[in-house]
Amino acid sequence: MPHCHTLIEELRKQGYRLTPQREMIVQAIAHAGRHVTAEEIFEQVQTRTHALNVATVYRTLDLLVELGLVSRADLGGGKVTYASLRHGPHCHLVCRHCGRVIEADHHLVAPVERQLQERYGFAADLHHFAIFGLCADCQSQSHFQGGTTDASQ
Amino acid sequence: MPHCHTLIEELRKQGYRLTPQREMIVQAIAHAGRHVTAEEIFEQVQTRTHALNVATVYRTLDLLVELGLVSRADLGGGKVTYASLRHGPHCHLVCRHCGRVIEADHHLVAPVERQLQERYGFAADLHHFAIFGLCADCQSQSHFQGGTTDASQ
DNA sequence: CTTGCAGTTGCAATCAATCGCAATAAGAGT
DNA sequence: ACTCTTATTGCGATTGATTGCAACTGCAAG
Repeated sequence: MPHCHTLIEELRKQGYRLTPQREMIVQAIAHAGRHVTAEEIFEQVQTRTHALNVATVYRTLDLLVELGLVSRADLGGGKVTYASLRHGPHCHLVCRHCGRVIEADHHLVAPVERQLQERYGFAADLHHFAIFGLCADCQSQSHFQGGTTDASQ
Repeated sequence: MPHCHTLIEELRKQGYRLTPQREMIVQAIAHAGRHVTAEEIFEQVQTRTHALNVATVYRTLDLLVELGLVSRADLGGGKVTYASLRHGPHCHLVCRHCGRVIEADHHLVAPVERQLQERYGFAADLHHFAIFGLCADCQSQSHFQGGTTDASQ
């Protein structure tokens, strides 16, 4: 596991401690496939040790997200998903009607990222995120467009 | 309240029933300022009647969102916010470090909206949403950039 | 090796949101 | 008006996630 060490190094560089719990959580995310829920990480680590509490998983994930080492995305499925930044940037189009998720090309949003930095000095984390809306199928079925439709009276 | 009736009309047109609960919830959102939480709507309606359950508020909001009459956005504050579409389109830049929220110009994302429709047939609801990242202040303070920074080992 | 302390953890309580199910009532038909 | 159907509500239980606090521990300094 090559870049676990990178993450761990970074943690320590920032003055945070390296605890066995954190180490295992970091490894679990790094190993994981595309993206995982906090619960999955918890279960995965528990197969190795029971010296771990769910709250610690959430707190560690919060920390990693805040440090920019891990990305968080709410795809609307009731559980938030986390991904190591090693997983290529990706963007999910989530249909608010049928729940379908389409993977969109990330560089669609690259210009936005640039402009947010230029105009607001804001470094947007668009590495892994969700956009809600209506998929093609549901648009034709539904009478409603919603979204940017002007709801003037 | 002019456009409450619009929403209510739409509901009925879609075959949904008009219950007093729904009517009051719809009015509460329409009246509300910029954006409100489900809890705020619940409390607001409760000043008028106690014949209302929180679950109903959530269910009604879900319905309104799915129909595209109301927009939902998670600004990361632990509570999801809802807004009538009458509130102009807006986009929140949420700092993952200090939690500050910057209102960004909506037409920054308009091109993305167009392209998602063209290339994926996806009608993105970017009327009211959040982008997470690091604000200017926190970028200079933190050693981490995160986000699109390439986390190569 | 020992000490000290701030950063961490576990636990239990809590919060926001959702769900299953029985009771209720909106709206269409008569 | 009355009835019937079924969408909708209320309630209680449950889930995902967070928090306050006391106990613990990584780790740097002595």
